[in-house]
Amino acid sequence: MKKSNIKILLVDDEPDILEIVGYNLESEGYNVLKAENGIEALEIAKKQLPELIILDVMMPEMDGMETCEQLRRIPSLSNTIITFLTARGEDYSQVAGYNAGADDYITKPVKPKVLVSKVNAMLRRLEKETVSKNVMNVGNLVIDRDEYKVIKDSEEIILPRKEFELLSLLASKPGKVFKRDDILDKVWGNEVVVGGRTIDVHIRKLREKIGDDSFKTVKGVGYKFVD
Amino acid sequence: MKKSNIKILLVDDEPDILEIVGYNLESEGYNVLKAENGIEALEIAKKQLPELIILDVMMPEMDGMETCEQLRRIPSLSNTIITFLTARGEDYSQVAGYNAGADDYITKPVKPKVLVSKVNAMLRRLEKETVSKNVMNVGNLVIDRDEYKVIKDSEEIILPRKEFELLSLLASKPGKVFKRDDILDKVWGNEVVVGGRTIDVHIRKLREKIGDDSFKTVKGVGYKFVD
DNA sequence: TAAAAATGTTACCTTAATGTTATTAAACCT
DNA sequence: AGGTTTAATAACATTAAGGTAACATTTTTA
Repeated sequence: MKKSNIKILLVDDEPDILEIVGYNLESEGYNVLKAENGIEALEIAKKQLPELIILDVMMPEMDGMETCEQLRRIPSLSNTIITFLTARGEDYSQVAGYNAGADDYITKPVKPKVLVSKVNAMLRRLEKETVSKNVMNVGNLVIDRDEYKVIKDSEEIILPRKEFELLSLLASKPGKVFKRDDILDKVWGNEVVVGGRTIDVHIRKLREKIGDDSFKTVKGVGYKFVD
Repeated sequence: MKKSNIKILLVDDEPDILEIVGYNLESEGYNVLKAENGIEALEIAKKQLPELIILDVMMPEMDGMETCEQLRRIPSLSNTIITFLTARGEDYSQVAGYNAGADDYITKPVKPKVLVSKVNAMLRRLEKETVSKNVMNVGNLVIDRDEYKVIKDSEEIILPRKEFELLSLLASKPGKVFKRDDILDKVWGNEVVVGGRTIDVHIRKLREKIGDDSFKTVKGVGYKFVD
């Protein structure tokens, strides 16, 4: 998974902290969400399903411990990692934090570099799970062969089968020109005979849905996909 | 998993530390293994496949960093959690630790209670993966394979076997499109031949009972479950 | 440059794939 | 055994993917 697809929710009542920590994580490439209190955090977490939540302990309205417990009760967040980040280093507070269901407890002050390393380490395990997926990443497109869908600029596009397979083929080697015969072989199968305009029509539909510039015609030969 | 089945490998060149930390973890119920240097640690780790390894940084023969990197190269240990436990709290050392592939970095001194809490928290995630294999939690559904029942919005739904297995399969990877052939293989078994409308009828029943939106048809391919 | 070849475009139609319902056969209890 | 639930199928309805025809446009080449 690309880091920009990983959402980290930062919860702290001090805007300065949100700013500084947020900046460091964003620099590392993460997608950072922010909340200023527990209530807000719960709302955002429920909707956005972040991969990691970094919680302050002392906050108005609802403190970090309470927030953590509530978060842990949301089933769809069961895979989310929760860590405290706080100046309260007392033993009992740490133990309480872990008991509230947190995965980690980081005490301030902490150098940005160290924090980022730690966050990277926590999310590393997550990566492993998603590596084995059948996903291609070309240009601004994500082609997901498992889910039969295409994501363009974070918009999901559902393509009919032939269109998907055609795109999938062309995008498998961006820049390479696929001959019309090759395309027929691989997408339609070489027994089936289809009319002369069939490929063109499908290319046209892809151009409509994905973008005109992504598909280039090489006259007399075939088509290619370009970033 | 019972705690006594969870193996923790402690690596430190000071017998005192092994003794003290080991005692605390054993009191908590864990199965504690000990090694006095990196070489020994690698040997034990390879044979015993511990769930968690706690490493000192400064050791004779082979230091903690080197040991960590070597451990990370052993595929059968890819799910093992590795953490440093050391007096060296310097930033660069922590960053180096994470870069060596560690999951955590604990600085001494640390109170036994806190350490035990932390270890518990680290192993909690593991627990989930192995213990709850028979209970899936997707979206607003809980699918209990042991009891053959489904809970939707805290309402219990009893499904017939085929329907349950079909749901179970689709929900095992939300979003993934299962091809009709795959479904036949896994739910009906590939020797049995059933009519062409059988899957559809079962999908229909699931749609009635679980909700129309949860099952999406991908024409020409198969079905998928969505949250 | 004109004719031919290749590709683009649009609207429409066909058909394969799936949805739906009722009915029958098989399995499952007490 | 008798009633109930489940599984499969047949028969028909519905839908949208896929294909085609007809014509427009662009590129090639002779």
